[in-house]
Formats: sequence, C-alpha cells, structure tokens
Amino acid sequence: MRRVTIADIARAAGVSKGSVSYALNDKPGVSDATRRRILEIADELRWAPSTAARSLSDGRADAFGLVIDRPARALGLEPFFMQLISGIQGALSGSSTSLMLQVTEDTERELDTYRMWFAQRRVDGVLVVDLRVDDPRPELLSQMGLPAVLIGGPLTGVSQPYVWSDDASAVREVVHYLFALRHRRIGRVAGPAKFLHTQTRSEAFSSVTSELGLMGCPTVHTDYSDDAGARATRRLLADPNPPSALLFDNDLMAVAALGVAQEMGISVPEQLSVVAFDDSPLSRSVRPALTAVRRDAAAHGQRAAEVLQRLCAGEDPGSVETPPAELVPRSSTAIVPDPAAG
Amino acid sequence: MRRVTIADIARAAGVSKGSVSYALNDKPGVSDATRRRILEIADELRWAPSTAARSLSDGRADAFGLVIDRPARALGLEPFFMQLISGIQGALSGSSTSLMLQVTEDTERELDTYRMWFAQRRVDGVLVVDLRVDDPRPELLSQMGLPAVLIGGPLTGVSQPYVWSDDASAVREVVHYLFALRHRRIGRVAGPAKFLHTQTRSEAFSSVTSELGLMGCPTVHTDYSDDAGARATRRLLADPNPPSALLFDNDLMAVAALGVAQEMGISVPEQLSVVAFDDSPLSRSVRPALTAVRRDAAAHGQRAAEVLQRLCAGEDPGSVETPPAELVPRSSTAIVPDPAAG
DNA sequence: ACGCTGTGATTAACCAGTTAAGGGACCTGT
DNA sequence: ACAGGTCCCTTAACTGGTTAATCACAGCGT
Repeated sequence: MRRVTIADIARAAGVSKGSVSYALNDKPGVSDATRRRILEIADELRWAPSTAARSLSDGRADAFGLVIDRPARALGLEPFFMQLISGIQGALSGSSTSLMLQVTEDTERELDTYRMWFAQRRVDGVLVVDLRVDDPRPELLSQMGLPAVLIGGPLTGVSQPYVWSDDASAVREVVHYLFALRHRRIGRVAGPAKFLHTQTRSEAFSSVTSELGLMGCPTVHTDYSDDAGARATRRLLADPNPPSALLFDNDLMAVAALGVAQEMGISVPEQLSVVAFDDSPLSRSVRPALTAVRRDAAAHGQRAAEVLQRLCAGEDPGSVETPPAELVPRSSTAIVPDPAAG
Repeated sequence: MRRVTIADIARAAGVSKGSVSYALNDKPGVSDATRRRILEIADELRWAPSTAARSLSDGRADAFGLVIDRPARALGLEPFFMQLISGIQGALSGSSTSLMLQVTEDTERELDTYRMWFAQRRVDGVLVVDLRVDDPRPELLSQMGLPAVLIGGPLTGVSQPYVWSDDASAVREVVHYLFALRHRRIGRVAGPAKFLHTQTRSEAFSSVTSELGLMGCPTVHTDYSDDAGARATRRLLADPNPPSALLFDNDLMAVAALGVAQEMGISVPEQLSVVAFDDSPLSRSVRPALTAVRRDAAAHGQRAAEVLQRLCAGEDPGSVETPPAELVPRSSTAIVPDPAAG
C-alpha cells in the first residue's frame, strides 16, 4: 500500500502540486470549484500529510514531549502520571499533535533527551513535571529556545508559563481539619525533599502547625515507595509521644501505614488518623477507607497541554491555576476523645 | 539558536554535503582523515540529524507507536501499562527511536490512530496491547503494511510476531496451589470477556477445575474497577454455598474484595483465601498481604520492543515467550481446616 | 604512451511538502 | 487601444538529509 502524496492528488485533479497545497491548507490562490474538487480527491485517496515533509519545510514537528524522570519501578504505582497523560491526550485530540514520551533514570539523561529532541526537531515543545529545587531544566530549555510549560508552582524567576494548583492551601485545609478533630500532634510523611511540591507542602505544613500552636509536628522524607512509607510510619509511631494523625504525600504510603499500624496494634482511626494525598480508587478500596486530598491530575495535564499549544502558536498564554485539591473525608480519620470528658 | 545542518559542517570542513553524509553514517566514500575531520567538526558544532529530513529521504520515522484503548480513569490504577512503557523505553534507550503514545477512548479511534500514524509516516511500527477476541487490529495493520508486534498470546492466524507469557499455566498453578490447601470451591473475578488474556485465563481456569473434579467454580466478568470487583465479590460470597477462595484478575479488585469480606464479617484468610494477578507493591502493602501472581510487565515491554526493532530492520524475529508469571504466596491464602479433624 | 582500476571526492536527483515569484486570461477605467 | 489590477494557476526554490551516478586523479602493468 503505497502512501498517497499531494503529487498523486495533483495528477488526479489535473493541477499543480502548489494548487493542491493551497487548497488543502485553506489558503487563497485557488478557486472554490478547484478547491472543492481537490479536497474531494484528497478525501477519496485517503491522503494524509507526511509529517516529515511538512516538518522539514515549516519546521514544526507536530508533537509535544514529556519526560518523566522517576525510577521505572515507581512509575506503575503513581496513578498521577497516567492521569496526567490522559489529560494531555484529551487536549491534543482534535489537533494533529502527538505525544512523545520518555522515561529516564536520571536528570542528566533527561537533559540529554531535551537536547536531542530539540536538535532533531522532534518536538515543538515540552511539558516539564516534578519541578525540583534549583531545577536546571527551565533555564536550559529557555536557553535552547524550546517552548515549555512547567507543571507545578507557583514559580518565580522562570521565563516559562506554569500550570499549578494550590498545594499549600490543601495542606492547610487538612491540618485545620485534623485540628478541629482535636489532633495536636500531626506527623507528615513526605516525598523526596528535592521536589518543589514537596517543599511547598512542607513549608505550608510547618507554617500552619506553628500558627495553630502545635508543637513537635515532624516531617519525614521518603522516596514515595511503600517500603519507605512503612519505615517512616514505624519511626514516627515508635516515638514516646507519637502523633495522633499522619499526613502522607501519596496513597500507597498511606496504605502501607495502615499495615504498620495494624502490626503495631494501633487502631485506625480510633488511635491514629491517616490522610493521603493523590486520591486514587485505592483510597476508597482499602479498609478503613482513606481520607484523602484529591487532585485532578487529568485536568492538570489538559490545561498544561492547552497552554503549550498556545505558546507554540506564538501567543503569550500566561500561567494557569487549576482548582485546588479537595479534601475527601472517609473512615481513616476520627475525632480524638476529649481528655476532659475521659 | 539556529540549528546546525550538514551544510554547515560541509562548509566548515571544505567538503560537499555528500561527503559529510557518508562520513557521519560510517559509509565508504571518504578517506579516514576527512572522516575524522568531519566527525570532529560535527561534534564541535553539536550537530544532530533532523529527524524530519532523514525520515523524508529514507522513509523511516525513528519512532514506535503504542495505543492504549482503556478508559482514561482506569489507566492510573493499572501499574501494568507504566511498567510496560518503562520496559519499552529500556529497549529503546541507546537507539534513537522514540515512543509515541496515544490513549484512546474506543476501538474505532484506535484504528484511526494507526491509519493516521501510517499515512503521516509518524511511526515505523506499533506495539499492540490488550488483544481482543476477534481483534480487527492485526488484520488492519497487516493490510496497511505497518509492522507490528502483538503483546499477548499465544496466537494463531496472525501474520505478526507476538510476545507472550503463559497465563494459562499461571492460572493452573494457582488453582493447584489452592487445591492443595484443600479449597474445593474457587471463584474467579475476571476482567472483561472481550480480552484475549481474559479468555485464556478463563479457559485454563475451567479446564483445570474440571480436571481436579471441582464443581461450581464460577467466573464473573468485570471492568477491572474496584467497584466492579467489590460487586462481583459480594455476589459470589452471598451464594448459599460460597467459594472458599477467590482469584482476581488484578490487584485493585482483590483489595476491594478484602474490604467486602470485612464488611460481610468474613475473615481473610481464615474463611476466605484471596489471590491477585499483577503483583504490584500494593499487594504487599495491604493487610493481609495479598498472595499474588507476579508478571514482569517491564520485561514484556522490553522484549516486545526488541522484536519490533528486528522486525523493522527487515529480519524475521519470530515470536517470543517470556518467563511465566510466578506465584508469590503471602498472607491472604490459608489452608482450609480438615473437616475430618474438625 | 595508453588503457585499466580503484580511491576519494562532487554533483544532482529525490523524498513530500510549503511558498515566493511569475505569468496568462480577463475585467475595468480612461 | 492600452495600462493596470485581479484572479487563478504554475513554476521553481527551499527545508535537510540520503544516495546513485559521475568525475578527477593517482598508481600500475604492458
């Protein structure tokens, strides 16, 4: 099955390649009658433009890139990325833009991927996730002149637009909620400190706990894995004066924590309240069902892709804030018995 | 930052474009001295080939395609796909081949994607997952002449190579294991009947149970969601003569089943044994930890990508069988008390 | 001196589009 | 009748590579 080119259409229509191109691109230079005839023939022959040829002549690659720099093992258990990807696809369906995906094992490889994509003209722009403290990527991309949209924020000192939701206020909401349930010692099991969103949440956590006058509210960093979550939970609960509530940065660690609590004879939610970030179906399936902070990763991906589309079209889209994460209370949180009534 | 082309290199080296091309592609036609000089200059100027130009002239797109036709919501909670993807990347790293990813909402859109990718010459070949009963894709791809590797099998009557692991024997192993634990009524909560791997497992399940003389071992089909898994579990356990063991087609449903058992006052593993397919970290995090059938999705992806590479290179790679899934016993399965000893 | 061979280079066509420039045909105004 | 302007279309250059064909030239045998 030889692929159809505009030369085939031109021959069939009895016109030149140029006219076919004008007709297919809705540009002036052909009569309506000819245009209609050409479009009809193109349709009949099932023509589709060769991305390579188009890309070569106008420089556009008709593709966006997404690099995920996380350990391969960890990817499967982070619903976030797949949700994000399907959101991106949602924004891209309709346009002829495709998504190139790359999973790398370290930052240097990620930077190499950007350089390669740029040099090979493979993508028109990229979406950057997992922003880090002192992240080299915005600067590199800006130097290269490769359009990018950063996912996360809010950011200062970057030239790219970013798409973010207010994690800080979500953390504040959770802590206020736990405070209202009379919790006074709250622990936090966070992701890696290198991530900006971890830092944002950590800062919000420490500022809101001190605003509320809460003492000894520790944050422990992990790599998001169930093992690390379990270890952190054990450490926190082994304290002579252990927290009565724990806030986790993903739901897998929260599930692992339920297991640790059981193994230590601590009942949830009677003796320990648990809250998870990144509400996935998992949260409602485990027992007790997890109170969770739900982010809409798909909406995030969609907005980011839309912003990148506008950026590549030469507009100045500006940054976008998506609705903040919302707290979904379930059975893993409960009120602390009133000591006065005890 | 204007991108460097071979014309720039040619000018700098004082030779023609052709010589530069020969030198860069390690083809005869240039002297060693010239070749070295050209390579040096290319390196210095940070040249990288334009995929568009190369693709246009030699017809290769330097990209593989993967379409996932599952509801967007469901994707996040299936670790399988992300694992598969990282396996594919593993095989592709080193080559300059990229991965194009598309998530579609229905089969017709998936077929459209293949047609578009082919017509636009965007991919050199595709990986096909979630093979279905009467799957139209192998035939369509074969007609189009778009190289493809099917993930799943074993298959008959298809022209493409496939990469598979023996799900049937994994199911047989599980049932024999449960039989050895004195289980005589085993229920199965499966994925959608339309998938070939579901059918393979179902056939293996019904044949092994009847070989062992087990009566009334029902299979219930679901959409893999936690909700559907819970509903199926409720239905099976509400039977007057309920199964003493349940086998699930993914781990999310098995987790949901643990919740249902708890809600119905049935203790796991004392009164009910639970086995899950697709061992993810989740399985070991929940309590009781799930006995699971572990498949290596990443290895699957890697082998499939390797086969596709060879296929695109004009070889006839043949199909590949990956090591069968292995049973990982944990705490969700136990022996049924001996009625004679009761 | 002559033809032959092999090496190392150049030339130019080609891939499938886009697009600036050019050229008839036709209409209009003076 | 003729200059000027539209409209519609063609021509050809261009994008950045690959590659078949060609060519210049040195080395060599007779």
